[in-house]
Amino acid sequence: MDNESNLRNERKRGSGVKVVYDILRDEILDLELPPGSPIDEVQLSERFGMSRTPIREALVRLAGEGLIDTLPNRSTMVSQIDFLNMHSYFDALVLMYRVTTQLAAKYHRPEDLEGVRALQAEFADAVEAQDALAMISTNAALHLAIAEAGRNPYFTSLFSRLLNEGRRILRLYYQSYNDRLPRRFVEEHDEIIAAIEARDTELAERLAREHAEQIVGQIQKLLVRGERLDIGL
Amino acid sequence: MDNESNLRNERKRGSGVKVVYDILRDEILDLELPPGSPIDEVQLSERFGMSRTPIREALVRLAGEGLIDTLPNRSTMVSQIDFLNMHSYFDALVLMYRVTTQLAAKYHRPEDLEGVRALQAEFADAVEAQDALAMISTNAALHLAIAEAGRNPYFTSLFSRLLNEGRRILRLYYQSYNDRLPRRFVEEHDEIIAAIEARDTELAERLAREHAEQIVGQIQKLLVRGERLDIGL
DNA sequence: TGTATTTATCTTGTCGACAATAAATATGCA
DNA sequence: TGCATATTTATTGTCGACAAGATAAATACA
Repeated sequence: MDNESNLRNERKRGSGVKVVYDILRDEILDLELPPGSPIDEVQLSERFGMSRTPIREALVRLAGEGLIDTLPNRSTMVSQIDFLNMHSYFDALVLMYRVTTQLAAKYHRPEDLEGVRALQAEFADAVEAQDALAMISTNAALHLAIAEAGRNPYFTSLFSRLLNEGRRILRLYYQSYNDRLPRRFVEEHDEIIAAIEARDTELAERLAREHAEQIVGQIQKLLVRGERLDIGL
Repeated sequence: MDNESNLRNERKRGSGVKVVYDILRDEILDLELPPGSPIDEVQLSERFGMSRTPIREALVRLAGEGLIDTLPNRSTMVSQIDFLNMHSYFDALVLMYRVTTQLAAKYHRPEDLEGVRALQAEFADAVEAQDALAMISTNAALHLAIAEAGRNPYFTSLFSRLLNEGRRILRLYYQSYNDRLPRRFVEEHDEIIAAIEARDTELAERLAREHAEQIVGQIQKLLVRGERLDIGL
């Protein structure tokens, strides 16, 4: 905390909002700020060593992405994860997996695949190390890189939002995530990347769909277990 | 303008940002503020009779939706319409037409259709009156109502963004839009609504796809004509 | 006269303070 | 004691002012 507030005078003009936004966003997605946590403006302004104005602008951005909820004239807090409408989430996630992968097969340039392969290597390492947190974030980064190779900013931005939301959901259960099966994901990624490289849009789409449904099934299993274990719903 | 600034003392606390946001958003989408228009904070604060702080928050929201671009420490202006990557737009638009209509057939409740029908009647009136602007906005409202009946907020919000963007594109050429053919759209809407009511998801999806492709083809024709007429590209 | 450097201006980013609203607390009354 | 009302407190929404960048203008120098 002192680290943050001591940046007071070294900060560049205009960077304040971005710093606050990035840090809060990560803390929300990593569940360091769990859903329902109160967000206090003066407290944040003390913590970051700046006035409430830039804090407020960062909060407006976060609210725009649905990561925090603001009750007018009252408190603002980290938004809840909507377990009741989870199927909407899964529908959207699967469709974005499919369409971004398909477009990547169609529109990617050779140099795009370098970054994708690097992230796939990272993902494989995370699986090998059974590091669930790293798996979640590198998986998201990998698929986002694929989406970017598809060059459709509308799909990419929705997909990015969905993957972030998923980061939050999965982190809820990441303890339970330490089992054997994700090794299959590494192979599936390899197949998907090969299909993209071959510019086989149909195959890429089909593989992405199966991959996404695998993942969704995985999450659903965790959710059911989680509901029985620690959540009421 | 005086009307706006005279609201100074009658305004409710907290409503300032929303007012500015709504007005600016409409002006941008209606091309009253054409792409590239400079956005000056002090000028807006004089116009709306409030300080720069709420203006700024409204601008942050608009920037979050990509309607304005902000150059740090420098000016901010209405964002350009990206004619070069228009195919990304069309891909996303068609897909959202399809998926939201399909989900509406699956998840709608009977009372949802009342609103949909009302909007369809408005659309028919606008076509009858050859009122291009009303056609554009009621068409967007109709399809957004259908999307909401599908109850997937992720798709609905992307679709809403796309329809707004389309409002901006179409208004560029709305003069050229005054011809006979959109009467077909009224019939297509009726068929789509019937398929939704019958909960025939496959038919609804197919009709929505054809409808969307009709519209896209229509826009593309306008664009090509527009490029030859008044834009360079 | 043309270019480099300094000065002025204009717009944004940040600040600290005040006002309004709603919740929490205290008070009055039966 | 129990409930309605008044008061305090906490937190947000808004304001006006100042400072920092960046551009435009003015000046100095070759």
